[in-house]
Amino acid sequence: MAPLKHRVLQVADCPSRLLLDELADKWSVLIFAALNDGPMRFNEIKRTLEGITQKALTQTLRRLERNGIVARRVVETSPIAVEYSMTTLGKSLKKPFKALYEWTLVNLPEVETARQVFDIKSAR
Amino acid sequence: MAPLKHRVLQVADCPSRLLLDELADKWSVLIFAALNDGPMRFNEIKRTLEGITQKALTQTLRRLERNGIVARRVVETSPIAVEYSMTTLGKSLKKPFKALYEWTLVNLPEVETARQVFDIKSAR
DNA sequence: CAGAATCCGTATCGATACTG
DNA sequence: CAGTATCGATACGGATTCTG
Repeated sequence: MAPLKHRVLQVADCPSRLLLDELADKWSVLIFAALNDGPMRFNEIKRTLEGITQKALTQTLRRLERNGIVARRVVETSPIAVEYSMTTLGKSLKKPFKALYEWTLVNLPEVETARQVFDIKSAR
Repeated sequence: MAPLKHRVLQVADCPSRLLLDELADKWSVLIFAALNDGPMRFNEIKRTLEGITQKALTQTLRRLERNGIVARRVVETSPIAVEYSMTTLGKSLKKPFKALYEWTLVNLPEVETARQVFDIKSAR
């Protein structure tokens, strides 16, 4: 994390923190991962992310769109088609996200061991 | 983000995703930043992170402890003292977190521009 | 000092119904 | 197809009180 001089991070309403909150939540990361392989349509994303409701998908896509991470393009066919894709800004997020994701892949075993130790300790 | 072969990421109950949810939430990142400068006592952290309640602080510290990110050490003085510190595992999170944080520092202006554009569009 | 326990309002979420 | 609108359940956060 940032060194001490970045004490701004410790303020709850720091803009960077608020931004992280909007980008790093559960569904955002999953949508991000899906769209990184290319544009997708609304129901296509919904099928890919089993478990998400259309409400949650709409809300999350709107937020990502508002923050300039994904682009929304309406195709005026009948029935209508809406295609979502990553913006250039969104694509630049790939590297930091990937680093974080790979940390979990590498360290998950150690985390799971820690959990077992903790749970056994707290059981008594 | 991970390439397509990491399709596991798209499953909602993927262990890596669940882990990210536990580590990347609002207060965890702030506590993480605070402890990176050295061990701290309970109320010391509380004072540093203005705005956090005891309840939230306790809950978050417990979760970080359970995941092996922070260590809890009781000093049997009177009154009691409890010191929290980063584990080796926790310290290894610094790099990926920092990368993400620096992305927000660099790209926040562009995000804010995108927000203004979006808000103006949706106003009409 | 470092918490555990409790109460309570609200923000969030899923399910459902409806629409251009 | 791609949403919007609504409603009830509930998970969650904050404030408060109490304790070793």
